[in-house]
Amino acid sequence: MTEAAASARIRIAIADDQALIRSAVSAMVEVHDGLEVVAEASDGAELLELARAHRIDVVLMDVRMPRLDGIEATALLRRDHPHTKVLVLTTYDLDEYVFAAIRAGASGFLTKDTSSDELAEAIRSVHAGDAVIAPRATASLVDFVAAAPEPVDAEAVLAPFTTREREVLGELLTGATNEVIARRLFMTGNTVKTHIAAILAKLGLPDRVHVVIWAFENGVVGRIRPRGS
Amino acid sequence: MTEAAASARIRIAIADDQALIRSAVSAMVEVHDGLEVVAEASDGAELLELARAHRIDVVLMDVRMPRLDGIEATALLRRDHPHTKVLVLTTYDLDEYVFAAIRAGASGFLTKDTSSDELAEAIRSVHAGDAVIAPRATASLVDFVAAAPEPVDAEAVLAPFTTREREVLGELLTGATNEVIARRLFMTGNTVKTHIAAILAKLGLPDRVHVVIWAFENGVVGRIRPRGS
DNA sequence: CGCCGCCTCACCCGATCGGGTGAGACCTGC
DNA sequence: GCAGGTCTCACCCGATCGGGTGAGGCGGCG
Repeated sequence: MTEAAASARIRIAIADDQALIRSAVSAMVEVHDGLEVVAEASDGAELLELARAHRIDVVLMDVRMPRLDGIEATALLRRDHPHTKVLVLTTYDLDEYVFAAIRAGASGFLTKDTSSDELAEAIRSVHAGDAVIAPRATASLVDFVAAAPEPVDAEAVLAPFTTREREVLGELLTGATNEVIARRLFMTGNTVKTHIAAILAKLGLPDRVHVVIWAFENGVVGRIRPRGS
Repeated sequence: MTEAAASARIRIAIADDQALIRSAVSAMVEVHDGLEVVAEASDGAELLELARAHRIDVVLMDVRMPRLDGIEATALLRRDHPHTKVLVLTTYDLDEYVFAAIRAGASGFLTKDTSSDELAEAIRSVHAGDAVIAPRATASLVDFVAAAPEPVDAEAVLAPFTTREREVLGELLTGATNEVIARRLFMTGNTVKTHIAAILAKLGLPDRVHVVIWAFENGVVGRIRPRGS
């Protein structure tokens, strides 16, 4: 955990609309070796400007800011500077913000009452490509993951089907009618019917609607590519 | 952060097949006020037995164990003792284990090189209903959440539909034919057709297959209850 | 070589679906 | 009371779908 001194110093920017918070956070960071505050912004728009001028490794981002809030600023920043990591600091550790922040590209999510040492450690983790989330918020993520549908390996589910049947299935899942599938796969409508009959038989389903439902519920959709598209 | 001494002591169990690890972890834990190791198990099966005899607040669980591994033990334990939290300790911080552990019901996931203080803090967080994940593994969770499809509020998508149309839609999404929908909703096939025609018109879609696809892609499925089921 | 699985296509048939039109009953709000 | 929306049902029609049967060509495998 002393690798920080060995590598180059981590360049940090702080974005918060309250000057008092900025200086407090800055002071918390600066006492640590290897951490250097190179820019301070009072809102998201200002931060984006500064990001163009400085090379920034990690941004300590407030959520509530005028003009451009922390979430949107994170999304824009990460789009233009993928190398720059974002660690969101908030007074509210509300679930909604966690998900929005992560979706925007944040790697960290902590409350502002985090200790100086923990903050420094979090900055190093984030800079190393890892992620740090406050325990309260992590619980939300855990619930989300636990509730997420179990991933299914498409290859196992698709095993019984022949090559051509998979292609027909792929078209079928786009909502194409037999005629459309025939044209797209260069066969006649009769042949399409034959393949679909085979698919229905293998799945033990009565019609194409059930096939679509089955495909979505078993994660087949998206894993089967409808040629060229 | 000193609330531990105020409330009752946290009762901890350790599950690991290596006696050396057990005693080392036990020693790390026992030095902290408010933490008490009340049971040690050398595999998952033994832990489950002990869990029936003791009231356990938090289990420090190894993944690799004979007879019953940490993941399955977590699932079984959490099923029978929902109050007992599980903090998984692993030498490998592999992504697969994180997801499996969380799915099994774990609230924490740390590597065994975690410091005594951090472990104690993690135990208190987990016991308080929060969650603690090692930064390396948290990065996997963050990627997962960022890649997950954006949640859609069903009410907004369903806004244009009347009550009866929603019910027909709900049945339609189960794969029911018009005749079946008619029987289930106590109307004639003709009426079902009328409602479906309205649905297709409002969505601008050509047939029921596209409706099913639309429903899955917009998160309508599961949020619309097909009456009674 | 012959068998077998896969892909291709054809024809027939009944069931289902979607489109169009019209209409009666009910309730709500102007 | 009357207009408008909703729910209900009816009839007709053409398109599509699914089931069944048969069959020819092609490639691999014993």
